[in-house]
Amino acid sequence: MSSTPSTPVAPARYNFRETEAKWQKAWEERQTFHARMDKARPKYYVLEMFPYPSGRIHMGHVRNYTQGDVIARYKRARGFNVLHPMGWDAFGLPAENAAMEKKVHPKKWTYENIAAMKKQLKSMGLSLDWSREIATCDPTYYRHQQKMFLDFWKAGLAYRKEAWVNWDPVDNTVLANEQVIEGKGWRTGAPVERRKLTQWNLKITHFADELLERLDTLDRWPEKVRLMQANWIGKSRGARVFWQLTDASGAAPSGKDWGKLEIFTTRPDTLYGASFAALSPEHPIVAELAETDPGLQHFVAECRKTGTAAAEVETAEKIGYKLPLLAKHPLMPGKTMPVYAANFVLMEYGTGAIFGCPGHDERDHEFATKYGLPIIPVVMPEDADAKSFSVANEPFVEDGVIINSDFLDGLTVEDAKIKVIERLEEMGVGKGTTQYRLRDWLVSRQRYWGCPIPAIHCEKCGVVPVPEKDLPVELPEDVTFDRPGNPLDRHPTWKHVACPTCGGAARRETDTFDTFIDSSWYFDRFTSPKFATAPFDREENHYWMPVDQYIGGVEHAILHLLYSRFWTRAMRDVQMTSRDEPFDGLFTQGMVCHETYRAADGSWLLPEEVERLDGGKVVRASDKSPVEVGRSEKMSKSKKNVVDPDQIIHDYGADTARWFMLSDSPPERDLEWTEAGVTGAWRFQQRLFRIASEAVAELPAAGTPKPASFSDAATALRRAAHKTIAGVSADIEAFHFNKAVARLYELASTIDGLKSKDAADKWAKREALEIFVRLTGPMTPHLAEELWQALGHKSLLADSPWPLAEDALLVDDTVTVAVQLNGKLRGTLQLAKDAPKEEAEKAALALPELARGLDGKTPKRVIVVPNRIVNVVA
RNA sequence: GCCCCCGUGGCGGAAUUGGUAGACGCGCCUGACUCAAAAUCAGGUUUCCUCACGGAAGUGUUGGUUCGAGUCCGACCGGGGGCACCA
Repeated sequence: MSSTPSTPVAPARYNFRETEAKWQKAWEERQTFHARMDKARPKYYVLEMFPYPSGRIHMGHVRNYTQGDVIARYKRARGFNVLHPMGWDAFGLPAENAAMEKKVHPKKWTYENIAAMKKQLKSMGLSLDWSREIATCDPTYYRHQQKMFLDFWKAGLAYRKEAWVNWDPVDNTVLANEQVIEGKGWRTGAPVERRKLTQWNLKITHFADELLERLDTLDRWPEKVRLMQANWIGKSRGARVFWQLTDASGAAPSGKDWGKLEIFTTRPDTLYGASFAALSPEHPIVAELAETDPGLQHFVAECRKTGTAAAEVETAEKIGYKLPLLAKHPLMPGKTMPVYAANFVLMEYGTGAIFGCPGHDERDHEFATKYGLPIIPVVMPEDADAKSFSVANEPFVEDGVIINSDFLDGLTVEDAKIKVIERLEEMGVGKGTTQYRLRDWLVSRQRYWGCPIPAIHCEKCGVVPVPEKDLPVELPEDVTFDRPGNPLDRHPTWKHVACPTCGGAARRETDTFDTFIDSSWYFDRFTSPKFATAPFDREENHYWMPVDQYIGGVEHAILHLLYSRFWTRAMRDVQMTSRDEPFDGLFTQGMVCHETYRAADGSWLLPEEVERLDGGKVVRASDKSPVEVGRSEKMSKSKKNVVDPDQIIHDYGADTARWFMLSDSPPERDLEWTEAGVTGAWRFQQRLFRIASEAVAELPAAGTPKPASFSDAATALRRAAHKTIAGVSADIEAFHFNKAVARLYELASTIDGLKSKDAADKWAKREALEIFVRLTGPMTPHLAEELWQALGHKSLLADSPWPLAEDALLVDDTVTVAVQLNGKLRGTLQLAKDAPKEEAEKAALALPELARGLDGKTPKRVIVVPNRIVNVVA
């Protein structure tokens, strides 16, 4: 793609390279996008999820930031004081992997990547306030994070706990529950292992109910994300029930203090159908019994071997080990049942113990069948017969009527739950309770390139906080990556420190924080990024927060978005803010996809390595060998179906890339990147430049007073232009960028189509062109700025207000009304707007097309919807 | 297994939320310009019947509600996503 330098006199072609650089420089020099607090103006905070500095931006970034930039520029034009910052999610494992592979220090690698990506982002012409740039790996950033952690610790929101945790064997670190997907590490895809470790946790479960309830108020969040979070939190109502344990003789187990076994159930209505109790292999009672029972020890070890991968779990047989115990039924005096240790009972959920009701639970049914335990029906369908109803072959898991259950008989499941909980509470053998699936957030990571956890381990004093005056705890830079594992742990001096309490020899915590902590408050930091004495200036933060529009990928629906909601609440609880929620509006954009190409030898090919022949056949460009075209998938390095944004911006310009990103595909859906689509977008930029350049010569000067009257053609153009203002505005507000683009295409054709005959026509053409240019400002800012200047304006378009639609031009005086016969279209009618029903009916019945269809029959009924349709029923 | 979303031309997608289905773009076809091609411009493009005028069918399948259904309801088929031994 060649471009000739443009001349002001007769610009044949739009020279995007020169023009884009020119306006980027102009915006930067004038600090056009620097945000300053101004309480007299309404603020608007637009934020796109900040990138990990991998080294190069990818098309997903281009799409994400283009969308955010449209909103930011649009809101600016609408008079909002816009904050639109950018920064770097700079801690993380790829830096350590690079250190191991390429012998570069993670810090150096990260900052070099940041510089490279910043340059790329700048070439996109985004309206970002770069003066607020932050990097989470900067000690001036993470020191505040350490301070907040200490505050949370003091407030009881951070604690250490020994537990079975998920260990990623590839990254050599533990992972939070949210970071294990189908039993595999979210980054590495390696099956996680179970390890028992003492780790730092943040008490997200403290806010479980609040995090769930407040989802309802996030009405500018996608329903889908709210649903996913609700499912993740997983609230269920039920009861805790206490079962007296005895040994086989009925006596209390000798010398043991297990008095009663606590179980959680969501189906207390089926208590009378209980036929066994089962404990998790990790349950303390099991552990204690195992001490003297080699068989049990063996069983527990076997259970541990089974992985947590989805496939393994699904196929794993339900196995149990009968314990030398009996459990007394809390509601049926004299009834006892066997107690098992069972592999399917999770220690992390509920109390780590269940009662089995095989008649009404698939899993319990399988277990009972295997071990020959009784299967008693206690719920049956409303129309079934209690005497003959059987669940021997299959459990009945639906709603129904309670049977064989003493005082519960005849009740519905719902009523029985209420009544049985009342009874359990009266008798002191149980109580109604709520259980959540959500677990606390495990934040320790056995890695170097992260924020150090500000804690010190002292043999005498235990775990003590690093005194605030010693913050930040900075990462040492002299570390080695010659071996796997945590370089902090093997650093010769860093971890040795005096105990802040007793002054004795102690050692630092060598784990670092999960990097999701870094991104849980960066949006707050952007409100006052240089503030030194606290994470943020309260006044600035209060002015700018919450984020009015957050934009990012749906893959963070749970992880980042839930953590951020938690962190905001934790900050609130330690009186740092009074806010509950960080993100007022959320938009999740779709992925950028591309076809995949495979050579005959099975290797993947880059799109630029293939060639499409005239017949549609696809071959390898180098040797014309056949290429197999695969379906369109998310762009990924592994399948090589990537297009480099740098290349596109170089060949076509940022505006073309932005325009294409916004055209056609609705922003929440996946976008298919095609060469044809890009060239189409590029052609439109050129066409627009041509239309405008040709018109400029004949237009009246900017600011020429409005003529008193217009020709019909001019009025039609004015109507089209003003309707486009209203339409594009509404579309941008609703994130319907593809529709806004379609409207702009239409307006461009209409403008081009008006052959100006008189001065009023020319005035209308200038008006329409100016409107057009202003409406494209948020989407293709460079070209718009260039045309704005060409139209004779001295000010920056970026500083100009959004055009205002004249109401009178938005409504037509005549409307087209469809005429139907029995619901089928027969013709159309031009009627005055808001014409009376009678008139519409009369006109419709006079329509020849209708008379022909009616064929002499008399209409039975005529339905008139004003300004829409007339339906004649015959 | 449970929960959620989506099925519209050759393709990406519109359809004021129950009121003219296919806006706009891509692709394709025809024409203009050109010695020619590219680029550009003009016109056409759901399918079927008809030279045409017109007409019929049509939004995954199927049944229903309604004067009227892409839109609402039921069943089914297909695609995608989330959760998953959660008691």
